[in-house]
Amino acid sequence: MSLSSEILVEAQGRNRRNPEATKASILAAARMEFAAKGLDGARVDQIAKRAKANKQLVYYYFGSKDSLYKAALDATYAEIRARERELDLSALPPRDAMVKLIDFSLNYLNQHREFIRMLADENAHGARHVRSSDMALETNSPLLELIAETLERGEVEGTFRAGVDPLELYVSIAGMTFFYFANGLTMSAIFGRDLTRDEAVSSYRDHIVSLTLNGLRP
Amino acid sequence: MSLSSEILVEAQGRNRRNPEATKASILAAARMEFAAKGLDGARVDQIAKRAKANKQLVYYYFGSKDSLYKAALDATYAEIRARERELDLSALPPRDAMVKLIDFSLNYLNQHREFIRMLADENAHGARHVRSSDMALETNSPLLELIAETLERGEVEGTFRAGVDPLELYVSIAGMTFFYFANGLTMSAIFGRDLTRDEAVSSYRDHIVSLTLNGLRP
Amino acid sequence: MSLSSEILVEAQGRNRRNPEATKASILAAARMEFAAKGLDGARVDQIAKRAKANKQLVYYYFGSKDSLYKAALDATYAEIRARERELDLSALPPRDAMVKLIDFSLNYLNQHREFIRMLADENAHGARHVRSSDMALETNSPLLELIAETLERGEVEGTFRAGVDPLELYVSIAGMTFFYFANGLTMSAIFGRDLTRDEAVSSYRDHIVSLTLNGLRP
Amino acid sequence: MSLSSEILVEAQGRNRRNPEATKASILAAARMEFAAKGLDGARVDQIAKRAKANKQLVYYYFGSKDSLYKAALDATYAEIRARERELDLSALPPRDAMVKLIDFSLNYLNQHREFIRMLADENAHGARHVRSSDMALETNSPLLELIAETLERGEVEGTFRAGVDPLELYVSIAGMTFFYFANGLTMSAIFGRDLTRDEAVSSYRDHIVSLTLNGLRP
DNA sequence: AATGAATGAGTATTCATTCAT
DNA sequence: GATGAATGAATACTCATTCAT
Repeated sequence: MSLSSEILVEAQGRNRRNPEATKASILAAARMEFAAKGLDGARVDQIAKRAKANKQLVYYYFGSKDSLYKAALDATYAEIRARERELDLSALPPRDAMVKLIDFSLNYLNQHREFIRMLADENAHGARHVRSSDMALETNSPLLELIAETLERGEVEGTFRAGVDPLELYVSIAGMTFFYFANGLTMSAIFGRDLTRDEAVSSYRDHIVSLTLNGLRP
Repeated sequence: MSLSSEILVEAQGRNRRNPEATKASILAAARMEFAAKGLDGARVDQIAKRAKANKQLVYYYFGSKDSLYKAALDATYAEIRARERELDLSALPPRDAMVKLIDFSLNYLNQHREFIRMLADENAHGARHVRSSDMALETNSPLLELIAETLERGEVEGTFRAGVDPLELYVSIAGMTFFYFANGLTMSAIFGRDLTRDEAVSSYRDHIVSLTLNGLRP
Repeated sequence: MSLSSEILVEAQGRNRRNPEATKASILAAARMEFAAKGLDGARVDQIAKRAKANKQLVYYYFGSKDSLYKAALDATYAEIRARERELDLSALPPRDAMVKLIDFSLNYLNQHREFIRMLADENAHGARHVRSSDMALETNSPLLELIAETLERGEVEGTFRAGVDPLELYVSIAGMTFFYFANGLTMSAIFGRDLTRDEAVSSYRDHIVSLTLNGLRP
Repeated sequence: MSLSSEILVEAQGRNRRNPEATKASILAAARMEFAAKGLDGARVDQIAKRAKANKQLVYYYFGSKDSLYKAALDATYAEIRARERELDLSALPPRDAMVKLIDFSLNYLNQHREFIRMLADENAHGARHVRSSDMALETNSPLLELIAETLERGEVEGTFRAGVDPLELYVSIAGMTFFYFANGLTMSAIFGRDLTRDEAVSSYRDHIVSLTLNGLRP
């Protein structure tokens, strides 16, 4: 049996007597379940079923629902950090770099709604898990560094004004993008305007790009 | 006085044989419990205890946990809408008006964390309750109108550029302020910088004010 | 206000400050509710609502759910006994009298399904209420006497054989008629033949009439 | 040995880690509880205790109280059908065959009061469970067929008259026997004559045998 | 006589977790 | 490493009944 078919087998059902695949399968199922229903709403039973595994295996590998949640959170953070690390802005002029940063944030959240849900859920629980997660704490977001560098380059170049705090800018951008998707359903309902359509997202992207670039002008 | 303490006052000494007080007391207790633990995490038992009422009374007056949640959500929305309606920007020049809007948003969320929690929780549940709430749907946010008017006045005056969509600006401001408090704990942990201190809030306030005002320049 | 319009008022809503009407209204509602759902399934709340009365009034007038049930049972028995007393078989030849008895039983049960339900329910509870009901115990069924007389007349006349026990015959007739309506739904489902249609009832009537008359021949 | 005692044996000493025994034990306990108190009156707690099992196991194996009730009903039907299938009337002359049928019905109901209770209860609930039970619907009662054959043989032989509908005769016999035991307590109380004594049953048996045989004469 | 408010004890059901194999 | 069986503690919700006016 070739390697590729083994992968196929893993991807399909689950390979019996293949601990790593089993564990990975449970983690993947957990991430889906937690993202869909939050820590409180998620059911261990459901996670086991999704993973085509036994419920007891969940405990065997992860100890408790809470630990599993932390593992799922870690994996989610690891993933976005990996994507962030792929960002290479060094060759771009400051304004283009800033646009790329905004686009990255917007697109990632647009495509990874489960990250939004987990972030919101984690905050609802007072950041309890993040605070005890080496992954989240030690693996710093490269984004903050990228913003700092870009701001500095722009300031030197005269494109951006001085005195802008990178973390505060990071929070602003994250807030503008996060809130859009996090509260999209509520706002669509309240304002009677569908914000989930692609054109709406695209228009909003233009809005925050120009607001930010203008906002940073000296 | 923050909302939480207002709620507390209502929730305390309850008069027996005073149906309105009882109902108000249960609602107040529910708002606290839902704000603290979300829909899934909240316990009807706990709400009854907080309200110094009998558990059955909760059902007598509100029918079900879900209906109670909707009532709590409605009350929360009613309250912020009432505050929003008190905002009078007509006498202010456009830039000052915009600052006041931002300050209102920031301060309200800073003092009413329970609103943040309920908003996040409601989104986690797919805006299910908001969609069936006449209160949330029919009582439109005056903020959107205020932003539209201010933008228009600023445009006429030459302070603000044209073509800014009021709803998109509303979302940006709401996002920047909401995210700061919603994710404050997580970000403080991750970035090792306490964002909950008053000075940090004040600094962030200056940041979004200047970002927005500059961002709206023609 | 004329008497007739008062009756109308009573029949419609319920006359406030009219204790007898109120009590009658509650009893009527109770009979409907108990007949529909049995002692266990009936809800005091529902009875009060049906009677357009207050729940507390139910207790004021009847003391407890159980006492109310007994009152409803008594009323039900009183009603059928009254109908039975109206039966006059003296002028009929024995065979015709027997047919009339069978028809009475069949028709009464067909038209008063609530009697069937209450009888079945009471048996399910081990005849607990009947045993303590003066009404049920003291007001003997005239039917037994009528059967005895008819049997005797038939025996003298030579139409019926001797030695038939009136009570046993009463039980047979009651059983054949009761079971038909009591288990009609179950049997219709199991045998795939609708026994609730009028023609089916009519055909069954002919069957038990001829079975009984033939069965009593010398 | 009556069914009740058979059930009791099963329900007693339960082997741990013996799923089939556990499930059987719960079902046996459920049959007793439902037969004694009906669907509404039965308590899941009590069933678990009777089965010496954990309450959650009831749900683990049967899903809900209603499903458990259906399972109990199915088991009850399966049992009587099995007994019915054991009846072999082919060697008997028509009249003897008919007597055997009547005796079977009377004896089975006399010894399996729980069947009476479940049948009555199911009718009280509008045959809801029977209608969705494959067991009850598909496993036809062999009794109907036996009656039809016996009637036919008797007709050929000249013992029975023609034109008797087998289902109607089935209903009559079932009614006469069922009602006797179902309403025995009530009637004993009302008529002041103990119908539960063996001699009373025996006398009633003779009555319905002669009523039926005579009733079927040509 | 009439009513709304309040309560305690239950009732089906759920869920994370552990046991035994 | 893997699995089905078993459990205790909750959890939302119900219901007959009583209290206060």
